[in-house]
Amino acid sequence: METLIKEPRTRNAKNTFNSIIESAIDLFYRRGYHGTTVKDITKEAGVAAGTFYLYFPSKLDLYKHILIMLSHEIRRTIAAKVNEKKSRYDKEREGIKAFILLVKEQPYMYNIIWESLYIDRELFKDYYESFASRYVKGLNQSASEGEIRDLDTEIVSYILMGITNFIGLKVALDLGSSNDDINHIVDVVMDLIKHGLFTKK
Amino acid sequence: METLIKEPRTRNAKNTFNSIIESAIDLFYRRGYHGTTVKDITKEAGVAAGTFYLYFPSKLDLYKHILIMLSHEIRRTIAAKVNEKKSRYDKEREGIKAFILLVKEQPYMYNIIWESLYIDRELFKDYYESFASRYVKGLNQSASEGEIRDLDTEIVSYILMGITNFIGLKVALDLGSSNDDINHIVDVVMDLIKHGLFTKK
DNA sequence: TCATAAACTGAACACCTATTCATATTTACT
DNA sequence: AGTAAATATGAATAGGTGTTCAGTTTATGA
Repeated sequence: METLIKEPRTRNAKNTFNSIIESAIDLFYRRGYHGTTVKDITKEAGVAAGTFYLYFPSKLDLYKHILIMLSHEIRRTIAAKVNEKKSRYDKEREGIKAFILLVKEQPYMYNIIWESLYIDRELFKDYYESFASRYVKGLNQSASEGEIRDLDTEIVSYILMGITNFIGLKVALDLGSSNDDINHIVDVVMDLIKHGLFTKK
Repeated sequence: METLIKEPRTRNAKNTFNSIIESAIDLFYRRGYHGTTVKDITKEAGVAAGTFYLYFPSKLDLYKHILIMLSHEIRRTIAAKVNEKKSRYDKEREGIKAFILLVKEQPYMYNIIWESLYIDRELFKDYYESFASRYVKGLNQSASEGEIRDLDTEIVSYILMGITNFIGLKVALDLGSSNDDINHIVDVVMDLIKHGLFTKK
C-alpha cells in the first residue's frame, strides 16, 4: 500500500523531485499516460533520464503517486467547504461548487483521475467506492435527522457524484455552448435537486 | 470524416473482418487500447498479422470504427425505447433503464467509449456534445409543452447524462455493495428526479 | 477450366521506450 | 579540509510494436 518513492534529502533534490512531478502532471494531462514518455518528463523537468529512477521505481509508480496526491487534494478541498455548512442543502451546494471550481482551475485533475480506469482498474474502483462510501455516511446522517427523504443512499450517492462529475466534465472540457457561469450552473443543479424536473401536474 | 476501411468481398473475408472487430472489442475492453497489440488482435482472431492491414489502415482507424459502431448501437437502442413513450417522465425512465441494461449486458461499451478521451479528445467531445445536443432538443420540446419546469436545458442534459452514466458505471464495474436490481435503481432515480432529494420542510 | 482478383501469410523493418549502470559531480557533516 | 552519502548524467540495453511486402493460397466468374 505504501509508496516506493524515495524522498529527496537536499534542497536541490527537492526541486528536482517536484519538477519531475509537475512536468508529469502537465504531460499526462496533455498527452495521456501512454502518450507520455519518461524522457518527455525528464526533458521538460530539465534533468537527465536516469535521474527519474533516483526517486521513482517506475513510470507507473509515479502515476500512482500523482493519483493519490490529486485525490487527496480533491477530498480535502471539498471536505473543507462542505464541513463549513450545517444543512444538507448547503453541503451539497458547497460541494458541487467546490468541485466545479477545482476542475475549472485545474482541469488536469479530472483527466488524470479518470484515466486510472485504463491504467489500473482497481485504482479507479477504489477511488470511487471510497468516495461513495464517505458520501453515503453523510447522507445517512442527514437522513437520520430527517433532512432528506428516505431513499437508497448508496444509489443517491452515485446520482449526486454523477451530476457533479458530468457538470465538472462540461466545465473542464468546455463542452456545449452555454456560458459556464459557475453560480448559474450551481443554481440550476440545486433547483433540480430541490424541486425535481417536472412541473407539478 | 468517412471511414478508410476496406470492406471484405467474399464470405470468408467477411468472417475474418468480423472476427478482427470482435477480438479487438474484447481486448480493448479487457486490456485497454494501449495495452492491446495488433498481434494480440490477429492472434485472437486466428489470422496472420498482415491480414489486419487488408481491412484497416491502422490500429487507430479500427478503434474509431468500433467507437462509431458502439455509439450508434447505444443511440439506436435508447432511442427505440424512448420513442415508444409519450410523456417526458416515461421517456426518462425508459432511457435510463435501457442504458443500464445495455452496460450490464455489454460492459465493454462503457469502457471503450470513455477511453476515447485518452485516445483522441475530439472524438470524446463530439460524442458527448452530440448526445447532449439531441437531449436538449427533447427537453426543449417537453418544456414547450409544459411538462418540465423552466430550467437551462443544456445544464439539465448534462445532469441527466451524469446520473445515467454514473449509475451505469456502478453497474458495469460492479461498484459498491448494494444488489444492483435494475428496477430498484430506476425507481430510486425517478423518485429523486420527480420529488427531489429533500424532505418538504 | 483457367485467368484474374481477392485474401492471406509471417518474416522483416524501422522505430520507440522503460530501465540500467558505470562514471562524475555535489552536498552534508565531522 | 576531507570523506561518505546523495545526487546527477546519458549512453547502452533489452525488449517491444505498428506496419510493410514479396510470395502464396483461395475464390470468382466467364
